[in-house]
Amino acid sequence: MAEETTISVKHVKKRRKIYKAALKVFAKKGFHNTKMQDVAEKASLGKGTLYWYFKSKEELFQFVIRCGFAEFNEAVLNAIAQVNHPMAKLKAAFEESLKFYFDNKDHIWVLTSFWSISGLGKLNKRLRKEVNEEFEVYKGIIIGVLTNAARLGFINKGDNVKRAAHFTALIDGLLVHRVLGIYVDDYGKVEAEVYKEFLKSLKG
Amino acid sequence: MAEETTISVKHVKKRRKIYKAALKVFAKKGFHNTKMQDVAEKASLGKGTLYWYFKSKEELFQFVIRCGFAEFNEAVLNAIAQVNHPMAKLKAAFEESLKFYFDNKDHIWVLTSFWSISGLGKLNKRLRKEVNEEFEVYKGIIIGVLTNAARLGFINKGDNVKRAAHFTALIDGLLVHRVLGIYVDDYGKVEAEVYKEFLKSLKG
Amino acid sequence: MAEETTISVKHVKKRRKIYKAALKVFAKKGFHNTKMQDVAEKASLGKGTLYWYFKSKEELFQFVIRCGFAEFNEAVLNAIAQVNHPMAKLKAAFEESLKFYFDNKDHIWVLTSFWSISGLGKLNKRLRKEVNEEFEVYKGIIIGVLTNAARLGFINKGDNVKRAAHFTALIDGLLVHRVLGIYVDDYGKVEAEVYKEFLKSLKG
Amino acid sequence: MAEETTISVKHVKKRRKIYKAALKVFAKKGFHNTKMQDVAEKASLGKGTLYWYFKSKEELFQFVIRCGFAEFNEAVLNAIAQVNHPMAKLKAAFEESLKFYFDNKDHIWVLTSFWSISGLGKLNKRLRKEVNEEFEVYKGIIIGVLTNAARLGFINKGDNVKRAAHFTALIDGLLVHRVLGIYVDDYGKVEAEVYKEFLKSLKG
DNA sequence: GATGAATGAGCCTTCATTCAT
DNA sequence: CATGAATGAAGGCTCATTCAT
Repeated sequence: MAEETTISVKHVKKRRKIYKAALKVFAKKGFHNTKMQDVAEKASLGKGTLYWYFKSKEELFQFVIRCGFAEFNEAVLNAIAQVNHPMAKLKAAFEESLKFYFDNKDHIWVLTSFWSISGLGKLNKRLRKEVNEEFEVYKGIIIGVLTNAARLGFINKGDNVKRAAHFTALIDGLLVHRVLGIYVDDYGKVEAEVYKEFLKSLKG
Repeated sequence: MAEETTISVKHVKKRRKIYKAALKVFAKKGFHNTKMQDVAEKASLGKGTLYWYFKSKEELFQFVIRCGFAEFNEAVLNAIAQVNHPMAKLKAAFEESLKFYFDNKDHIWVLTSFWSISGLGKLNKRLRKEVNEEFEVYKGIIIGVLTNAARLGFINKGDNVKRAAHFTALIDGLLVHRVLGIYVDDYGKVEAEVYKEFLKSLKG
Repeated sequence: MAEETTISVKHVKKRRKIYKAALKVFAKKGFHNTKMQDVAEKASLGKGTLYWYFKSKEELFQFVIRCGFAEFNEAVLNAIAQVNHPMAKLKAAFEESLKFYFDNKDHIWVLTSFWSISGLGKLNKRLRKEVNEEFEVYKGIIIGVLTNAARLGFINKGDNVKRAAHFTALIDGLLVHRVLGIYVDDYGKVEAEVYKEFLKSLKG
Repeated sequence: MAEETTISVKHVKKRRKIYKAALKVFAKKGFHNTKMQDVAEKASLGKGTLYWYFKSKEELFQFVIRCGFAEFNEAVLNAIAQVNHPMAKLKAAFEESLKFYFDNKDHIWVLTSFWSISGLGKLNKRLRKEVNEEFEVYKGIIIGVLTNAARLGFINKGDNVKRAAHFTALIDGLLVHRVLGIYVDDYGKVEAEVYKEFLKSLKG
């Protein structure tokens, strides 16, 4: 069993290695323009080896997507945990949400690629379900922060579920703009401003 | 010359016909999963005929993208023109922006597909530039509405460019959520709520 | 009947016009790389019109080939007729054979294209037969000149059929070299030298 | 390194196998009428496999051409080496030149196909250059033989470069005739006769 | 476990030919 | 007669996947 565990650990590590490579390539080229060859080269592995660790290109892609979301939620949770004040937590969530994808642009590009094919019904329904679930986790985090802030009187009482929807819509919108490179001036400033406006709405 | 005009008109009409078909197919299947055969069948044309009107699959796709944006801006402008009160105009812009893509989900799916490949540098730089320009037009419309409302005292004075960025980020975020089918409850309500909150920030 | 003749003349003239255009295009691009569109444009005609005058691309090509050979034989006969002395006739035949294709490089390129597909069995057997017949005519001309020169004692008696074969082989070889641009120095000199050597063999 | 060598050897052998198949098919059908599928079938390989060994149809064709020339020169050199007398060497060169292409008609057909497209500028300039270089090698061989024969007094002194041009023109002309199947009677006799005449010119 | 040669389904694109106007 | 839009068969090439070593 010790050996099996060792093997399993090795297996997980190799999957991780491939994931790292795949993340970069998928991000750069998108799902359809990425060749398994590319991933293999990036991972310094033989093409056939990929298939030992992932059943198919699609499964590899799904793994990348899932990991991205998990890392994102973990990062946000972590950022929130670093501060104590309810409003600081909210701000941390906002900023980390943007920062994470800013620091990990690969993830956002892969997400974009995911979106563009998620409507096709080709990707496992399961993946879509999982992604939605991860998103619900994220929204749950935000709702929690808002609820706490409201309970302690730092923001008005209100429908925090809808507020969380507002919050996440903002985040996603800002991210889309970043991805598309729509703003020419400083993203940071625009986003700070947007956050300020959002706060007003919570306190208005 | 009359004849030449007729020919040209015919040509434009045929392109339009193909565009309609392509829009549907691209929306349903995404760029890479769309076969020219599919488009041809949808348009009740021979495969080769498509190439008489569009140089390549890519050019056809670009045409679809461009038309989508143009129609969108036109629809928003039109919606604004239907009402007189500055705040009604703002609301109309907000609602029509969402409504347009709600009524024309094909467009949004095609956009998604565009986004996912626009990072590849494969699509004509020109297209990306054009899309950005169309987006600037849209932002310009919003800035105009906000400026007018501020001038007449219906909202606070403020940086309307940043506000427009906020507005469009909201729109895009909400659209992304719609596209991904993230909400389970009524989109309309969420969006109304989000709008209300946004207004607060303008008046706070 | 007068009218029919007129029509026929018109028809022939139009075919000639198309032939001229096709000759140029086939020469420049070869059979397979020539599009009917190209020929149509060169002839300032609609694509469909070509099919009114020629049943198919192949028939058009065959017509070009046939005309080329006919013109060649005519030119050689004509050159021979310009001079009186038997040896001058031989020299005229030699020189005109090279000169004709030098002045009408299009013809030689088309011929090359013809050779490369004549083995395919796709081109009408009839064409191949006709080409062989035209070649026999040419060889007949040479045999005639040689026979006459031998009878009058300007060259040794010998097998003039084989000598003609030698002569035409030389011509074709020199042409091939010209076509392939094999010599770097002056073609004219090399060919003159070759002719001199050939003469020696006739007189040796 | 031993292993690497083995791999390389395997690769070379497989390319050779494909080359053999391609030679036959190109010879029979010409470049444009040859489908990669045909070659694949002839080589008992999958279509995709061809592309593992050759980047494109064109590259495969070029390889065939190059090999043909190399084999030809090798065969001629070899034939010359088999005999000692200078005049025997010349005769061997003449006969082997014809014999090689007679025994390897595939090569000559492929050459014909090459000629017909070499004017198009589509084929790599490099190939054309290489072909010319191989031809120069061939001419060099002939010049060498002639020079030697002249030095030893078996033929007259003269411009051996031009004589070699004469020689190769004869060869090419005779080959063209063979290819086109122009003679009805025995090629061998005609060619022997032509050679005899050629000799006269060297000794005249 | 790892490799990369082999495979073939699949797709974009071309172009000879037709035919309605 | 003349035209050019329409057609679809055909072919080069790609790439996910497999499997013998």
